[in-house]
Amino acid sequence: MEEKSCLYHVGEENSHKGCVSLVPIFNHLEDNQLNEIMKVVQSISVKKGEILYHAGDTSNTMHIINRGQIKVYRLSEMGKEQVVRILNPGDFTKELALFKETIHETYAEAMFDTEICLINGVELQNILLKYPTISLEILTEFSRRLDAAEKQTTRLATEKVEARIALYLAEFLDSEGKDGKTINLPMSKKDLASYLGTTPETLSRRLSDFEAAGYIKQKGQRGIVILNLDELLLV
Amino acid sequence: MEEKSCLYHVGEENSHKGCVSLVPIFNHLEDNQLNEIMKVVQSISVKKGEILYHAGDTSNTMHIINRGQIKVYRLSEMGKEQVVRILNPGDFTKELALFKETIHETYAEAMFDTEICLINGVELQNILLKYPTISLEILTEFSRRLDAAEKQTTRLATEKVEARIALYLAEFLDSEGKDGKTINLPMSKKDLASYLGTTPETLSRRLSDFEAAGYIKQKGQRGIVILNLDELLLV
DNA sequence: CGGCATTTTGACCTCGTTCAACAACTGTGG
DNA sequence: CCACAGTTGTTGAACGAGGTCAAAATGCCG
Repeated sequence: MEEKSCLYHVGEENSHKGCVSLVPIFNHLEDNQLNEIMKVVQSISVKKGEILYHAGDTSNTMHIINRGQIKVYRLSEMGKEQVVRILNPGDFTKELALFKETIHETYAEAMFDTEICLINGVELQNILLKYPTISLEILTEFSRRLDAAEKQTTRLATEKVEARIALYLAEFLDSEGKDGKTINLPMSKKDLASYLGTTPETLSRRLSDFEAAGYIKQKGQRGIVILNLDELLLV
Repeated sequence: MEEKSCLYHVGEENSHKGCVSLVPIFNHLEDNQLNEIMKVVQSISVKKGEILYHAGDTSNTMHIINRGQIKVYRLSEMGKEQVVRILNPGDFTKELALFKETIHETYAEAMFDTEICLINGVELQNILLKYPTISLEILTEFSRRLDAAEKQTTRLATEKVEARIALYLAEFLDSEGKDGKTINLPMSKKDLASYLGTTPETLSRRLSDFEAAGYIKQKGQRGIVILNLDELLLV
């Protein structure tokens, strides 16, 4: 076991500026307000594969991704891993346990070398009270996430694996806003299977089926070309 | 089809006072602040079985349950109903689409005659900017809900039906904080099956199994006595 | 190059859905 | 108060989607 202080590299440089100006919840503010916020932001680096926090850890800190990618997952009561979300630059955790410390229910692991900005809960609270519009931004974002989480729940509860995969591909294609039809999966198929509530074996089989049916074409490990989105969504 | 205006009974009485003082997000405020909020709160009644809003409806209104119970559910892309949440007195919807109107992704149906307080999004926004502590309350609540939604997702993805039922019963018992061991289900078994991502048939069978094993005892349609919680959770 | 993780394929088997029939319960009007 | 209809809950039987286990194949990184 390493010392915790060794896990992180605390950057004293001005890399926090990146976070603060980058994040949607802050980037509507005036320069002097941004400066004030930067004063209470701390910046750390985590290397690929390192665990940012464990379930059961206490925390009163909000994490904002500056560069890299974080995988957030839970363990079920039976010990099975379930990928909850992938945090990309600009995303933040909801652990803004504003008043009291809370216990993490999730694990957060860096999928690449990642830079993260931290804001202490108490200081964040002060900022929110001082600049109430930030709260509105965060509320809007939470609202979006809540919808996404509930939608995912509904899919797990009602659609079969085939459909969940198809919907995931369609939605991901859409979110990228790319003109083209090529997807680069943001995680391994193993993790994707977990996110979609199935097994790697089944995911692999269904993708092969889609390919055989001519709906998609797989390129390498993470590349997928969508050939026929309409048919795909009819499953 | 009835006229929409007939669906609701708009109460001009002071029943909003109920909402405002009852709701956790407001009840820490001073009297004069409460009065100010009451001015922008409207109160309606919906009868059992009536639909408060449909998916696809636009809305910029926050609903706060005053009395009664609301069932929030989604329809999957295949048209299957999935119960998302039961709103009890004091609970509120997340449709505080603060700036722009949003489209409901859920349906909300009254399970009993229910009284609801409404706050217009724009007016709510003004209140939040004026009393920033309210935002913190709402953020905390959203944070809780997000955890609950993600936990539910993980269960659907990783636990089998048996375990999901057992965990639901345990958690419900716990949330009631009752000293005793008797549960009164907050919804029909049909709806519970939907919430748990299974069918009424399977739920009925598993409950019978639990009863045969001596873990529970069913009383009437919605009563369940927990006889052996520990064994139940080992499932 | 060699070791390790991910992905794929195959065979099997289980859990849970589906379909169908019936039973119990709730509410409504006569 | 009872008869009837609609809804909800239970039980049985059979099928099938998808999980599990095992093993080979591919790709990745030091």
